[in-house]
Amino acid sequence: MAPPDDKQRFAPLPDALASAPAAAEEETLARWRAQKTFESVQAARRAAPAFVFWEGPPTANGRPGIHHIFARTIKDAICRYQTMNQKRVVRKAGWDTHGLPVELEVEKKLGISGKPEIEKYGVAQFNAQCRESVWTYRKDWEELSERVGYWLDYADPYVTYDADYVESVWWILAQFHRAGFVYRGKKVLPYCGRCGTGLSSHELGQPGVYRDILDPSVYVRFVVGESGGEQTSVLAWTTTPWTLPSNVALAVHPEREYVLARVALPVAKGAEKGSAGYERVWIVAERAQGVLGDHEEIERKRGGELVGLAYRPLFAAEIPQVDPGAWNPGALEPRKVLAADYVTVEDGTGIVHQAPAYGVDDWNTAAKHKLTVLQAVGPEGRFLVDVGAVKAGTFFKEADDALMEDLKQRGLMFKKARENHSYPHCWRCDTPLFYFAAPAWYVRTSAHKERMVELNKQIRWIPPEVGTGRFGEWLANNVDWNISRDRYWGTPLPFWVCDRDENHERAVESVAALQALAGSLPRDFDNHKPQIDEVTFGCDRCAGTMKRTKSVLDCWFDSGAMPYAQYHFPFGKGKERVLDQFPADFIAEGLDQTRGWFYTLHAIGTLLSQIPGLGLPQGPTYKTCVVNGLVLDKDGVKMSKRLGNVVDPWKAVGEHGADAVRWYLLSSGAPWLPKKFDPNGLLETRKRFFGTLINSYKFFADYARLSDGFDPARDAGPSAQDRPEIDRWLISRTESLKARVKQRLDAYALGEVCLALQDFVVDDLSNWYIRRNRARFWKGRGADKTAAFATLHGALETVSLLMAPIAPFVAEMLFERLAPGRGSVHAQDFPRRDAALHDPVLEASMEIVVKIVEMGRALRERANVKIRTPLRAIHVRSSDERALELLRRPFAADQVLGELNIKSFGSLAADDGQLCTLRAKANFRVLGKKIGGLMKAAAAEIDALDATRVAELRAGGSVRVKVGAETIELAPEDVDIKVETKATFDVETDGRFVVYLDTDLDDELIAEGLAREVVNRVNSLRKSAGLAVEERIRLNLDARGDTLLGKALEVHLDLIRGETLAVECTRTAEALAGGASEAFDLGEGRTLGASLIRA
RNA sequence: GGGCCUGUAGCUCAGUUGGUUAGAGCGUCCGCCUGAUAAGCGGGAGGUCAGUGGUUCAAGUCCACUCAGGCCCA
Repeated sequence: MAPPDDKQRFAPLPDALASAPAAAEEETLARWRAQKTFESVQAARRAAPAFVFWEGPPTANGRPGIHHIFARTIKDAICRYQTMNQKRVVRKAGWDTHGLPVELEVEKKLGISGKPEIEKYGVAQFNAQCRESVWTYRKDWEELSERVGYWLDYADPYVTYDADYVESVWWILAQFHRAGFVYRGKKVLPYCGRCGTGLSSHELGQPGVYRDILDPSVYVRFVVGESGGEQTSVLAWTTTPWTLPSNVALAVHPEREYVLARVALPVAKGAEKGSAGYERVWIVAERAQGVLGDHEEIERKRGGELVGLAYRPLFAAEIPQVDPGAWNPGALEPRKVLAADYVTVEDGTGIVHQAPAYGVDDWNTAAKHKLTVLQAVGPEGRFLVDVGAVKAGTFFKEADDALMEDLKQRGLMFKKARENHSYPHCWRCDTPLFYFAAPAWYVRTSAHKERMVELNKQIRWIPPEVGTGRFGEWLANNVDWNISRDRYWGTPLPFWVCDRDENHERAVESVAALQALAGSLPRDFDNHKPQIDEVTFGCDRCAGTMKRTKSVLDCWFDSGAMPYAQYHFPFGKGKERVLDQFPADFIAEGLDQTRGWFYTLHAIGTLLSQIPGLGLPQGPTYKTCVVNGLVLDKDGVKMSKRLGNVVDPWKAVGEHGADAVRWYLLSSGAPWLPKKFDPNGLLETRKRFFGTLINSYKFFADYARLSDGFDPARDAGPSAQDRPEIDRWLISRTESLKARVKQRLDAYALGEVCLALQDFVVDDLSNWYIRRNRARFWKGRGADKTAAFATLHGALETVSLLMAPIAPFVAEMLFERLAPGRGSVHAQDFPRRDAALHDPVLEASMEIVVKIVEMGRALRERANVKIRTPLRAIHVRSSDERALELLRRPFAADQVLGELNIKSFGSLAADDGQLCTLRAKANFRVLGKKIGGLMKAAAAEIDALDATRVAELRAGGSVRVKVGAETIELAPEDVDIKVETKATFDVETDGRFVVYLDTDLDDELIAEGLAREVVNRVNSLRKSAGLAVEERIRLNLDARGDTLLGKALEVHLDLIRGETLAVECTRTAEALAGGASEAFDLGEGRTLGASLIRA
């Protein structure tokens, strides 16, 4: 690896850059590392105004995937841009190190599972393992991030388990506590038996939580009694049979109609229906037919009238009762029907089985009626007692079948089936969740809903609908945040509770405060479990002892606290640093963070801003939030290990290079749309943009390096204004590009930046400028040649600067070669448009030129005359005098004639009525606004206008037209004037110009064409003989007796010699001895004998 | 069941405040070029703009509904 030598001008790009870019990128990386480029770029902006960016800490629970590269590319591109835009962008890395994911990894590693085994293993050692474990993933992230060019300060990251970080989080929680934002409650919440903890609502919001599974769907008889030998029961429906033992009531809708139906009991196959007798069941009227089929309606009652109806419990087992905490339960027996408004009739029976411990609605109903709470299933998701065939210890999901079988044996199962429905699973360990009443600490976010909604309106969401839709709706339906987790590896909640009276609570806001309370802290005090749990102190309100609540903090709170905790706010210098880096100008993460990090940042920020005297600015926590969509596989299917369609980011980067991956991700569609990751698309990006750019540089550098090439130190070249028009055109285009790119970057529209650069490089720079000017680079002279080199050099350098935020590697490789000695491209100031160099007239002229050329090429194609054969004349007619004027400029004419290989303009004039005629068409956009409903009729009238009147309009006059009963006056801007051809020979038109060619060939033209054929053949012979482009030759040519070819060789000898670098050209029948020689078929029976030898 | 997004050529995607004949790249077919050459250029074929209904002089674009897909939530 060697940095390009400053002394060698325009060193070649690394060999395999186009075909295998990874090695070259790694060289650049190594150089950045060795030269501490990132550090020096950052240092250079030390005194600049801040652009505040926050890194969302990756959850250290798995390896980074291709979708992480997506978010990282967005973040990196914006930060690099703002740095070049002369801003100070602090890029502090962060690591989310707490939480269940880490614990689960460690459990796996240790081969243990579940809380009892962790306790047995020892919490201290377990947490030590957790602390260790996060670094294995961190390395993966660091290496991949570095490899894709994501510049972050990995040397000074924030780490959520750091003592200082934890202390800041304590401080925030203590403020919340003091402000009355924190309370303890017992609530039914989604609970993971495997992890032994409840999940917060935004954990439920994680992708993959709700999944379709096949669950039982059972209709159960709750027996009320017998009359006349027929049993009467109430039919209830559930998909969770495991909750049935915990049933304490049945709920009906008070207003709905219920029927008592008489139905035949099931009979053995072949037996007559009803032969086994009948039963009576209560069911909501709407569902009777669907559930029961044929039945006889005996009675009809409103739900309210059923209230109080007693029924027998399904199981005889003694189920443990639990204290709901919030109410004193009444007696359990008898179980009765009660009324609840939430009962629906869309499915089921309109009668809902109530198990308050396992359902939010059930819990609320139970609270209202002060019901007993039964809990057959404990916090680990296992049965606490034997229930029929189900033994204590059975996992709840596995009890369903046995319970159903038991009910069936006892005749209580009316009907059973299975149905697919979506069911929540633990977001980390995949265990099916169940709803469970558990004690928890809450933050009263719902009390600040209005403020959160208000502040959200000030955030620039990209795309906006995330802010108004997904995020906005979420805020509007905000529920209190359960911040406690009954786990081990997390920020310990800094809440101490008195052992005599649990109403005595104390929040501790710092280690120092804790020390003051406790008298002293152990040496090497660690503010994690289990040590923290040993710290107790006397209650200041009674004689009790204050002990810490066992819970740790929801790790999402950790990450949401990063704006403050990353600088140890408000301790030490934390306050100052936070005020410098708050609020964020810009954050960006995946759509999956909507209810994750985006929410926790917003919630914590909003709540803190509600507490007076903290000195934090009002307003939203972040100003711009760019959201990227999922990355899917090439068929639009979500990537998953199970399907084996996961794109390995290392593989993609290794194969295509980080720049191509970055470019592809940003340029294929809007960032927020789901992205189909297609390797073919990557290949296309490489070929089209990077390939063309690399080729363009190669062309430039190859010729510039020649001894008589281009040396900026030696050849300053004419100033931009004094260069030929074609150069000024490219310069003008470059200036336009600068403006466009900057404007799009300021709007965070990275995809449009890519498109603008791609169009410029491929169309303007390569396919037009370089192709049209090739000859100036190898045989130009003096100022003209220098101008060409300087122009191309300038354009390439500008491109390297403009692309730097998105493709940092190739930009660096180009820039260090184009501008040696100026340091990294990323340390440069972003280019700004120089309005003086922008020449819209020139750009308009070239647009016309390109149009005419396109038409000319089409005509040549149809006339079947090769470009090598010159033609006498091209004719252009137009009614657009201004356009003709532009086309008459020598520069434009040169471009057209040169590109098409035509001798001259035969005519370049207003149409004379012979060739074409004028037609007017309504300008719908303009005229429609004026006349509205008359539009259709007017358009027909305008179509019918004769050429004379159209000519009046073209001359700027106005014309009156009768449309139905009305007369309207047409102004020139109300119509588009087009030419329509009426020629009898081949012409081409785009409605503005009419073009035709003089395709007559005479010997003179044919000979010139032949001379070009000769040049072409000789040069291919040169090449196959292995000659370098600048090597001179001696040449012998033989027309093999063809008169016209002989004449061509004679007349165009100088041309041939010049184009083939022949110092001498003989014309004999003998090939040069020892040279390369070949006979070429030139068509039409002509053969060229050619031989050449190094001069 | 609710919210948000998406549906345009074989594929990937553009498509301005509604405005005439809907574009690009790739792929495919045909041709050209050859001192950028393991590149380049041109041309052709390919579309009932998911569907239906509506608003309007005018709808790919606005509205409603339907269908399909995705994400999020119940």
